[in-house]
Amino acid sequence: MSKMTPIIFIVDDDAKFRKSLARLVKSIGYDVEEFESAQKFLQRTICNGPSCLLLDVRMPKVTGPDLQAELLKRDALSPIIFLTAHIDMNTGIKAMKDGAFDFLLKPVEEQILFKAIEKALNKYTRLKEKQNEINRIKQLLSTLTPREYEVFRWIITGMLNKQIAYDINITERTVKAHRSQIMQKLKVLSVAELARLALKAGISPAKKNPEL
Amino acid sequence: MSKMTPIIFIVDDDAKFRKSLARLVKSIGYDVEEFESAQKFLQRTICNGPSCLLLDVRMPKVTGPDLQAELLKRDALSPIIFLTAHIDMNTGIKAMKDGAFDFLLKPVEEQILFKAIEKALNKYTRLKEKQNEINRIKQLLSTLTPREYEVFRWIITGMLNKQIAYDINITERTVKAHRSQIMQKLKVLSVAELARLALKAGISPAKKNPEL
DNA sequence: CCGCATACTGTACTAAAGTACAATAGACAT
DNA sequence: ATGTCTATTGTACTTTAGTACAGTATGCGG
Repeated sequence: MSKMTPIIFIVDDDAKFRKSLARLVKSIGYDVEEFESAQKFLQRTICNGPSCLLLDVRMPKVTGPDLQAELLKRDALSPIIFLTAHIDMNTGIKAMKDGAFDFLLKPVEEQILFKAIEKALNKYTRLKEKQNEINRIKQLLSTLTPREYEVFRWIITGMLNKQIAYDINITERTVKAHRSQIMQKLKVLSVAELARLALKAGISPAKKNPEL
Repeated sequence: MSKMTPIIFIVDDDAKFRKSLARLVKSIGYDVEEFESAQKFLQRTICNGPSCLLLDVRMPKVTGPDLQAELLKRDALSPIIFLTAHIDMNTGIKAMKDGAFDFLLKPVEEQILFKAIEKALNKYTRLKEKQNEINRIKQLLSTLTPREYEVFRWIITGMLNKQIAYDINITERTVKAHRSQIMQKLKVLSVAELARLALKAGISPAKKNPEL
């Protein structure tokens, strides 16, 4: 589970190149899946083990960068290594700006490719860990009721129970009740932990209405 | 002060191209400073207003990427837009990996250049704001005594005064004294704010020695 | 020697947070 | 109707944090 064999996805319409590349990549111990088009790749069920993409730029209908854009929308984690036979600087630069992991020229030197794949998989691992942590937190947060979530935001802002009570027009006692629930549901023991958890999930402190 | 005219630095050994580029950039209202070599540019006093670099790749002695590496070491904030007449994919991709803002081909279309400069300056502003915030926090943190800093780390971990006292072998009363100092010096009113401040400055919670 | 910063401690009090017993009321589903 | 979830509130108590008076000791520079 924690140590799956990485899968290298190869998306290229050139069957000859694709198969030769697949053989090469398999030879160094990775699992390989081949796709003759971006569409075919998108049909595949999303994989959540370590993986990266070896992606051709020029393909009929859906191009490499098109697929990149689509995967970006889907929050896919697999790093993309572009492979192209055509020297097209602007495409390469744009791909990198859009978060591609690397952009290599065909024919690619074996060692360079291997190094790129290795680094891409390392990057995947880092991304995945961060993602897991965020998902864990969002899972916890989803158990909060709307009211609890509201109070939660005031708490991580650093407000006192009595201040919160005044602002949302309930008694301090009720705030305490919510607060207690929140700490239990989010499985933290201190406000410091609560604040860290909120920041990891990208939740910023609440602000009072300025128009009062 | 808050609204300075951005300076565009042009570093290129080709005098003709440089001057023509300078004229063009000036024409849209930016201040421009020209440098015939990377060395000359590095001699300039660091500027802290909005700025970006238009940097040639191929230059004698110190190349564009060399300068980029040096500026990275120096934590320079100015985004780098590379300009090159030679199509060299690998150099371009590497530059982007190393954090270049853009990589354009000579001759560059005016509109593309202008857009790139504008976006680069926007990026500068964002970077600068983040930098300012971090500097402000580090400034505050530097006023803590070593002992206070130590206690500070335990506090943002979420530990109780009595726990901290026990761990560092002092009385709870002393922890309170430190704590009070810390809150005052860092100008925060709650542990939640304290935790946020710590995270912004990249300070992670303390951990107990596992070997006990 | 003296002043200052640092580190530490004490007593006694107030304020805030947390908890252990509750209870009430509305919404919504089976 | 009955039960569950949500939101609310109450009383009384304990624990923790913060503060307002302190004071002691050490080290360092002028």
